[in-house]
This record gives sequence, structure tokens and C-alpha cells, in this order.
Amino acid sequence: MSVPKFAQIKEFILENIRSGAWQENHRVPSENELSNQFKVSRMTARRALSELTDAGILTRSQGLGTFVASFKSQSSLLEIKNIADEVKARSNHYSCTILVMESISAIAPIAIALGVEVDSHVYRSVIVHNENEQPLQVEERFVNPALAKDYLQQDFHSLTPHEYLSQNAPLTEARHTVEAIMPNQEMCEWLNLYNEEPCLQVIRRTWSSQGIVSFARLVSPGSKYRLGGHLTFKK
Amino acid sequence: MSVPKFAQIKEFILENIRSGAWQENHRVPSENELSNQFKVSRMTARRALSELTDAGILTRSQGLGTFVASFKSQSSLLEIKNIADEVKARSNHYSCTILVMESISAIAPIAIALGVEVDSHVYRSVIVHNENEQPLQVEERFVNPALAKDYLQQDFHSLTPHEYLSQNAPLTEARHTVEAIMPNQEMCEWLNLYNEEPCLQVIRRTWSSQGIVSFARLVSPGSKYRLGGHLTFKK
DNA sequence: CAACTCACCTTGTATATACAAGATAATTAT
DNA sequence: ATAATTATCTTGTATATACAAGGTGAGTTG
Repeated sequence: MSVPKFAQIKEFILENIRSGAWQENHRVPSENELSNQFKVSRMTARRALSELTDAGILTRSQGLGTFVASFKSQSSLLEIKNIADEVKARSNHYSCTILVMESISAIAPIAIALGVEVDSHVYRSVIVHNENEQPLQVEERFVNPALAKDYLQQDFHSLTPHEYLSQNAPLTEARHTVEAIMPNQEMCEWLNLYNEEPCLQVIRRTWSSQGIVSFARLVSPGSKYRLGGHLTFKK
Repeated sequence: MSVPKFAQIKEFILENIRSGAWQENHRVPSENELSNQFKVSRMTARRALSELTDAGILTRSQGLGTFVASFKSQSSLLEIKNIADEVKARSNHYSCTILVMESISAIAPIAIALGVEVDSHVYRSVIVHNENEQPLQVEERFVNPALAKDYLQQDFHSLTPHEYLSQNAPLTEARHTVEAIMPNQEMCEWLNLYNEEPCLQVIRRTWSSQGIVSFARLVSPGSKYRLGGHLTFKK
């Protein structure tokens, strides 16, 4: 079978939405109507509707019917990719410089972000990620030592901290915020910025089932780095 | 039935992943094994595996089996929400000031971004979105007149441009980029910035089935606005 | 020994059937 | 006329069954 029946029905529905024939909240044919129309079983028609619902394109409610989802409910998304992969994808040379690997005493804001006691010791690393030997991003990371005992013994030239941590303590959740900031003196030196320029700062906290694993601050010059996103009606 | 069987099986699989018992690329039980283990039909076991696969948590391949997806393939996502909704969600007062509503002749970069001829006329609007009467974001938008003829006649106090456009020309695709920039003189005035400060700039292009609908530039002061994101292993 | 065939596992597609449960409209009883 | 019931539509869950098609390994054949 070249193209499965359930896929044909999905395409039929998507085409009606794309053409504008079925606007937001328009009622789409029921499972029974589709199964008669396309001469398939109800389960096959159901599969088409279910998959489009999972994709956020339709909404269903028991007893009422199936409807075209309102665009508002479709969130516009931005992806945060692994920086090493991103550089390599542009077929440029990736390298990194490890500036700091230490165990420090956690001041209040860091202790709170990591969910540990104030003044308990935590690991801290500062790494500069380079694209063709030019600094692209500074990664300052604080790590909960209870969940990654041998963090300071790692060689992060071969494996990024994020890769190491996600292998060690399976990730269950992550939160991000993105801001525009002005870098301080130290950050300017790390990034080789002679003239002050605005930077994009991503703060990322990651959880595993045992608690907060790490807290990272990723800073990139506004002129060299941007985040990209993409939203589409799935085909 | 309190909790459906397929959901119980999903939870069983997720729990094994969350606990770390099943690492990346670990092989999960086959449909037949699960159906024996849980005393359900193969179709029910299959549903659990299929839904987790659609969610990006598992990967399957015919003839081989089903495996825990590698974490790398799970993208970390940031949401861009409707600014009016966001302000109202903080239970603050939303208002907007319409600065410009005009028809202009498209210079090259704008014409290219909109996919129209250079020097053809396009619509332009500049709107300031306020939170409690303080400027929060400037929205400069260029609109393809072929796809939104009466754009200039709209009253954007009641309906945001984005809402109007997505009702008028059904949206099929959107692309974003996020950058950190330094605002120019004009932008500082619009945002009421006395001291220069870095700003977050989102560029958004939206498509409908008939072509590129609009091209928007959203600028917010770094001190007042940030983007938030959230990633989790779906329950 | 190498190459081929075949059995057996896996996932993928499709159907027919059954009953549960939510929503609505028509009917019936009060 | 209003309230309660019923019929009928919808989606949701679950099973048994059938065949297709991809991948692996064991055994057979040359």
C-alpha cells in the first residue's frame, strides 16, 4: 500500500484547513461520517482524527464532536539546541576553553536555585564555547554535588557538561528564561568583546527525579548568536 | 474505569525512564510482551507505545523493536505568548498606543521579507503595548496588502494585529528569531527609556497558504521582559 | 565456507465488534 | 408549561483478528 488510508484522511482534513475552507472552531466530520465517506472502518477514521488532535490541530470533546483548534492554543515555539551540535551543523570548527572548575560555598541565590543549604559546597564550572576559535558563548554552571559526585573530574573537551549530566542523572524537567543583558567587565573579557554590546542570556535549570541537578547561565553576544524557532501545520 | 489500561502502561514505561532504570536507547518490551504482562490486547499495549513515540519519548523501528529515545532528540522549547494575554494573566491592566498606521513603499529588505516587489506598497503599523500604562513592547509590523486588504481600517485597541491576521488569512507557518539588540534613538523614545539598555527583539514572519502575510518586529526592554520556557517528560 | 532460504520475531495497517460515557434534542409524563 | 425520560448522536476504551513488511538468525544448500 503506497499511502495508508488514515494518512489520506489526515491529508484531506489538513487541506481543508490550509485552504481556509474550514476556519477555527469549524466542525469536522465525525468518525462515522468519515468512515462512510472514505469507505474505511471507524477505527481508521478515528486514527486520523486522533493523530491530528495529538498534534494540536484539532480538538475533540466527547458527545459534541471534533473541531478545528483555535490558532491561539497553538503555542509558538523556540528551540534551544546543543551549542556544539549547532556549530558543527554550520560545518565550522567547535572547540572550548575551560576557565574554571571548582568547589565553592553557595551564596543564597545559588543555594536557592539549586535547592541546597546556604553555605553548603557546590561545584562551579565556567566554559567558553568557540566557533572557529572565536568565543561564541560563555557557560557558567552550578551543579548539585549530591547528584553528580565526580563532576569536577570530567574532561569537558570531549563531552559537554549538559551531555554528561543527562547521562548521569536522567533529566525529567527543565526550565528556561531568555533575557537581553549588558555584560559586565569579566564577561566582556571572556567573550573577547572590546566594545560593549548587548548579550542574550539563557538561564536553564534542570531537574532529575532526585531533585535539581544544575543551574546554568549561557551568555552570547547579540551580534553573533540568536535563537531560532519554527511553527508549522504538520503535513 | 478510573485510569485506562493504556495510561497505566504509559505510566509504567515513564516510571522506568524517570527512575533511570531504562537509559537512552534501552530496549522496551515489545507489544506482545506488554500485552502478556498486563493482560491486555496487543492493540492496547500498542496504543501506549504509539503515544509515547509521538511524544518523542520512544522511537520504534519495524522488525527491530521499541527503544528509549536519546535525550538529544528532545528539543528544549520556549514559548512566545500573546502579549495582551500575558499582561492580563498577571492581572495587570493592558492598553496599547497606536503610533503609526500607513501605506508605504517597500524598500528592498522589507520587500524581500514579505515576498513582494521592491517599491510596491505595503502596510505598516507601529503599536506600543503597555502594562499598567508603562510601555512593555513595541510592535512594528509590515503587512502584505494582497492578503489583508482592510488592515489599515482595523481598530487594534480591541483586537491585536496578530489576532486579526490569523482570523483573516489562516496561518500555516511561522518563523521566529530572538536577538539581543541595542535600541536606537526612536525606539528609546517609544519605550520611554531614559538610559540606554539592551532589548530583546523577536522577529516573526507568518505564512498563510497564499504566501507571506506579515513580518513583525517586537522589541522589549531587557529589564522588563523575558521569554520563558518549560520542558518536561509528559505524564 | 559462502550464499541462500526459511522460520520467527518485530512493528505497521486495517477491520469488525462491543460497551461506556458525554451532549443534545425529541418525546413523554406530570 | 415544565420536568423527566428516552432516543440518538458523538467520542472514548478495549478486544480479537488478519495480513503486510522489516530485521535477525538458524539451518540448509551449493
